[in-house]
Amino acid sequence: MTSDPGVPDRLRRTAADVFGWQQLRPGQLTAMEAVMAGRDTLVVMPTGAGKSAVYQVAGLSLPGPTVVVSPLIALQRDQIAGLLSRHAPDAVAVNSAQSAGKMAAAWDAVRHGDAAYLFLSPEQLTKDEVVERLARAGPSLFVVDEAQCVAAWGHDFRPDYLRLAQAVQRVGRPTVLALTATAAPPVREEIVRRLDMADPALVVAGFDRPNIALEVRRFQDDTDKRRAVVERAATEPKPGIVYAATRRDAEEYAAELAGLGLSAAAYHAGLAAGERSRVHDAFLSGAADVVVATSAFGMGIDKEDVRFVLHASVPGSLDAYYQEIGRAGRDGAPAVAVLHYRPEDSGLQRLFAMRAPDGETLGEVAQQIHDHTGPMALDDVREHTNLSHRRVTAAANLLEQAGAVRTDAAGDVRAVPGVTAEEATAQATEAADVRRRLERSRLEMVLAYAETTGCRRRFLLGYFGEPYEAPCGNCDVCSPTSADGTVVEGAGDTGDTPPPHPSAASYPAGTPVRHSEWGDGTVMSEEGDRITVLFDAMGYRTLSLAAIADNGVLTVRAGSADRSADPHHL
DNA sequence: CGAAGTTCTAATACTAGAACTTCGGTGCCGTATT
Repeated sequence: MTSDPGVPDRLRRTAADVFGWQQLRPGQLTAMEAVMAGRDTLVVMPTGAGKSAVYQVAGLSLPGPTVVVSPLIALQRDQIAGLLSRHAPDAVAVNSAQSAGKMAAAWDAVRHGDAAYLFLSPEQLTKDEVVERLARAGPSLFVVDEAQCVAAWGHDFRPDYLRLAQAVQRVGRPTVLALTATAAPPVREEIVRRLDMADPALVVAGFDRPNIALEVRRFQDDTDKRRAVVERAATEPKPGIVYAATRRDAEEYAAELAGLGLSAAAYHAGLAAGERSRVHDAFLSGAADVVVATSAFGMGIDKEDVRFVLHASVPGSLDAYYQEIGRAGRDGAPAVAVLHYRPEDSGLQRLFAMRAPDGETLGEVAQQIHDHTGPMALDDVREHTNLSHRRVTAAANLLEQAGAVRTDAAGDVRAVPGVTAEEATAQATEAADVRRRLERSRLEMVLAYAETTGCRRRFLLGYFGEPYEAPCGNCDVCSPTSADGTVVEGAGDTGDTPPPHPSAASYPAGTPVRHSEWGDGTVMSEEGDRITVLFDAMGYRTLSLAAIADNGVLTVRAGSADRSADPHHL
């Protein structure tokens, strides 16, 4: 890798001439330079900080088209519309919403070198024809936009996200650029590992959003909680988003708010496409004050002035939570994020966390791949087992992760010699169990956030690997407010909770540790007299420093530092 | 895991409660039908 001193100038010139950007932010330029030098790069930057600019500008200075993997067709559309409004060369999309004619034109443009950018979903990359056409076009840059999807969806919902690394190989191993707004250190690590990124450059902007007031309200009674959510949505300055756990709840809250005379609408995946885009547009234009939504609402919502994000129920992880509340206050003006917490509500998320391929499915897929001597397309596995594409792919991914199956250069799978189908099944089942434990522990972290007696911001930022000195002065713990919204004088210093953080200096975040029972892990954060460790096989666990000191169950591992090493903080 | 809906049962004459069942979130894609 040579570093051409002219590169930054060239990038700046392209940014100015083609896109009209007179300035590039330091993080943008750092990431572009890394990409230009052929280095895989992971960029973690808030929405609105110009992540897309990284590939838009760098992609123009590299030979071949830039491939952009994007999770939603609507996002692909938005990105292309954004590019067309500049002087950028052509951008095309390949997806099921395109007519045959448009698809043919898109591929023609790629073949003739007229398309600088090509947008598609991970599912498209499972098709040989698509991969072959791309390989012939010789892309230099492979972008994974909304890269948190790799970790969040790859395991079950959209398993083709875990097969992107193979696709990268098959199209000629271009430089990989992963972009996301929200990713805790373990998620970053998983993105890097799953995309098979080599010695990646890491560009991480700060996570803190100081203008968002953080608040948690705890309830025992469901009726009380519902009343509180409605009241809050009705009284807070608009516009705002209410996140509900189910479609039904979304509809009910929306109806109730509309009944109070508010301009409120429900949004979830069960609505007709037309209704969804109508609600989406109404929210962006300001015609709708409140959208009550399931987790379907969010990606692609680029709105500056959202004043509140209420959660009517607990989300499944703090990653999801931070992503959702991050839609508030992008203009920098005060905004609030209120989690309405009722312990029973976590049952639904607990159920979702338990979803992983079962032993029977794994056995069936393992057997099928085993009985077939030689490579086999996943489509054939699907036909022989009568399982869905999704389940077959998820099972194959687990088998591969367990080292029992391998994918070859043609994208086909085959059994690893010397591993029986029974062993393969057992290993993959164990991998699925590890997965379930991790998902479950991520939910436990949400509950720990809801129940913490320390500064909320400190807790959240700690989860995202960013040390923070409490108090923040803008959460319900640091500056409690009474029901009518006035600050309760002195309430922050009273009560029986000790000062938030005595030293946990022997276990700073990033310390590799070993537990006598739970195996290897890494310290994620410390809070007061406790530390949180992410164990490779067990997920997140919070340990009391006093207990560790007493019985010596936790030791610091030597060597391999580490994940906190030198992220490029901006 | 928990809530809501359904069916059953007991003790009374219309209903209360127990016991059982069902359902719940994210989006690609391609194929069959108007």
